[in-house]
Amino acid sequence: MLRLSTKGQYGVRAMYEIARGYPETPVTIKEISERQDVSVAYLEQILNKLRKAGLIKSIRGPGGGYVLNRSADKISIASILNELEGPVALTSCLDPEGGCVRIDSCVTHLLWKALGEQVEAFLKTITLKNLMAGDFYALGGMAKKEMRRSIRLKPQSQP
Amino acid sequence: MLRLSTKGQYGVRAMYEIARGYPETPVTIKEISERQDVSVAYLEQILNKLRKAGLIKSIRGPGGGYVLNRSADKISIASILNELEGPVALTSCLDPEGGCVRIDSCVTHLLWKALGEQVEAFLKTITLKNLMAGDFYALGGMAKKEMRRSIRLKPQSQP
DNA sequence: ATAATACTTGACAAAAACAGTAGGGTTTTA
DNA sequence: TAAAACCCTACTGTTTTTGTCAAGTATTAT
Ligand code: FES
Ligand code: FES
Repeated sequence: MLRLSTKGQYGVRAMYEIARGYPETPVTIKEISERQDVSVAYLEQILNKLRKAGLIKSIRGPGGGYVLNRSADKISIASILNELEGPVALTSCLDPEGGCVRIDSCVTHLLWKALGEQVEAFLKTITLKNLMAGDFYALGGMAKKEMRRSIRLKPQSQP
Repeated sequence: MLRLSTKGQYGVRAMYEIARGYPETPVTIKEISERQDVSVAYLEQILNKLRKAGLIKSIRGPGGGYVLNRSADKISIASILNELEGPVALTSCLDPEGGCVRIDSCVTHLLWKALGEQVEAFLKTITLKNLMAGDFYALGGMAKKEMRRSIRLKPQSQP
């Protein structure tokens, strides 16, 4: 349950590649495509959304590509997924627009709300910088004991 | 993003109704249908799965209905959703069966894994009893400050 | 017995969401 | 002015979701 769409997954991985070039080198779609194994056409759609959202900016023409619009520690995973998949809303009743008539008598509404908020809090604490550094811990969501435990990712060689 | 399917949502609400009858009164599909506004035929599918999973048992014939198979404080929301939507797996790479070739070099894999585990931990701590009592707090997932804050649901009158 | 109640099962179908392609642009630089 | 690179919209095939339908089987009350 709770599958993330490929747009969201690819989006985060694409942002990671762009972050690696920051602030020196614009990263082209082609490069991202090759490194992350996602088609150029599909990436175009994804990066378009992220650009319009102000997370990245594009530089056209030869030597161009994509660059982060602000530093990697100011871009959370939540902000990326929000653009590509919309806000966390475990039920349609929780959609920003979608009202529900049963909402006041519903026994589960606050449960889904609480869970959604927790997920959001988790994703907000993790930035591209955390992702690149390889250690991320959930300030918003984990118990104190867990907070001190960081998870180390395999370092990836720069090509 | 991260929408729960209606099967999962209805399933929890149905279990709540069955829990209300426990241990005295078997609850019929028709009653659940009326109280939770879900079609009888659809509920049949849902309750069938939950029965096969051993969460509830059925009593056939007049006066019959569904009954919890163990007490409400021993049935977590996680166990219900697990039957109806499968295990939490934010990506196909995290599916119990689905292997991924990129898994060792993937920069996001551990991120999705961590988030999934957190969601699972949250749902495991909340039982039908918590849901009925109206106060649930996330032992597994929340910071200490949050843990003390319980969320009170509107009491629902027994018909 | 038998009628009424209630669960059981499998097939099926409409609708929505997803995943991705295709093909035509425009802008910038060398 | 050609090549590199981004920009934009439409479209399509597939899968998942969200149910319905129809024909059972088991149990109880009378
Ligand atoms: S059914 Fe809409 S809030 Fe629960
Ligand atoms: S793509 Fe499969 S683990 Fe990341």
